[in-house]
Amino acid sequence: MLLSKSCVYGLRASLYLSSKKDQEFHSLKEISDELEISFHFLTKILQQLTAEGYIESYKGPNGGVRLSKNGMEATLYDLVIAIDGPGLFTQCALGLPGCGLQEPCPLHDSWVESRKSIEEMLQRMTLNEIAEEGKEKHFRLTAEGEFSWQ
Amino acid sequence: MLLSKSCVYGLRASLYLSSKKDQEFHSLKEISDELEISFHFLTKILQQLTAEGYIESYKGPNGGVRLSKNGMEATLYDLVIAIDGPGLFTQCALGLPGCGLQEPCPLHDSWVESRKSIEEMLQRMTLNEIAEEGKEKHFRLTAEGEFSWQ
DNA sequence: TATTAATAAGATAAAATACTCTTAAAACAT
DNA sequence: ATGTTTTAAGAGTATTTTATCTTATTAATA
Repeated sequence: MLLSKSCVYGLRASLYLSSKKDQEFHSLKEISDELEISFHFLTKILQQLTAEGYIESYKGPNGGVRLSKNGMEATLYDLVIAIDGPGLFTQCALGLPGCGLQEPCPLHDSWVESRKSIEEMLQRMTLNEIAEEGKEKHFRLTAEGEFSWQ
Repeated sequence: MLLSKSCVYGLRASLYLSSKKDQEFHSLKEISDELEISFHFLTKILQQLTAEGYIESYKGPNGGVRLSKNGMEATLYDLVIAIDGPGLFTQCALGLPGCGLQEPCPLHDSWVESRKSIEEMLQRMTLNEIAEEGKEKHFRLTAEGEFSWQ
């Protein structure tokens, strides 16, 4: 798999938040229910994104999480780095430490290309921009697809 | 990571075998030593490739493994499918089962592109063809790079 | 101020992946 | 024939990832 489950959960939750145009806090219970992600597990992942400043949280009744200004301007690439680390974008496809232009593995050149393609996929738009497009195209965020962008 | 460790080990071992132009059997000990892969673990992985018909094995003294005719004409794509399964090439980047053209996730279109790029990387050449190129370009197959194509 | 609803954080458990060890089976060599 | 070298296969261990459970902390509201 390209991204870890943690990472995918983090992206989907962030996209969920971006889909809510209001600036309100949404509880983790709501998010985990809507996206069908384990509540406690999601908690952990969003704590990472909170620590990185992409998400703001508020405790107590009516508390929850929302995207920070930084978060709204962040790309999925930023979130992937925050959760999975930069490995996907820096490492050799065969995991060979010294691999590079001078002494490439058989996949090196092609992988640099493919990797760029993946980077572009994740960097093309900010969460805000994806949310805009989501309103038109009604992007899927759940398995069943019973989710609707506001 | 794109490919599992098992898969990477399997690819490297297959490339190693392809680099030996002779039709001789090479012992797993030799391969695991040269590529610095755990002997027993490599055994398991190559057994899968043997079961799939990409590798031929021979027991007893002077025994070992070599690429079958099928194996020499196989691409890295075939080997990845044999070890990791087809998931990488069929699944949604966000792991959403129903994702497709009609109800795409935010990454769908781009991911179809990136995925194609990865597929092309793995399908571009057969092991035989990579071996040819390897002789010219001395592709790296180890961390240290003290490996040489024959 | 007490209760309640929410996140934060740590400890634990389960599952998947990665790796190791042991024994069996095959086939060559002497 | 016997011993040795090799792959084959199964069981077992370790590590990492994923998931759950429990307790603490925060803040609104009644």
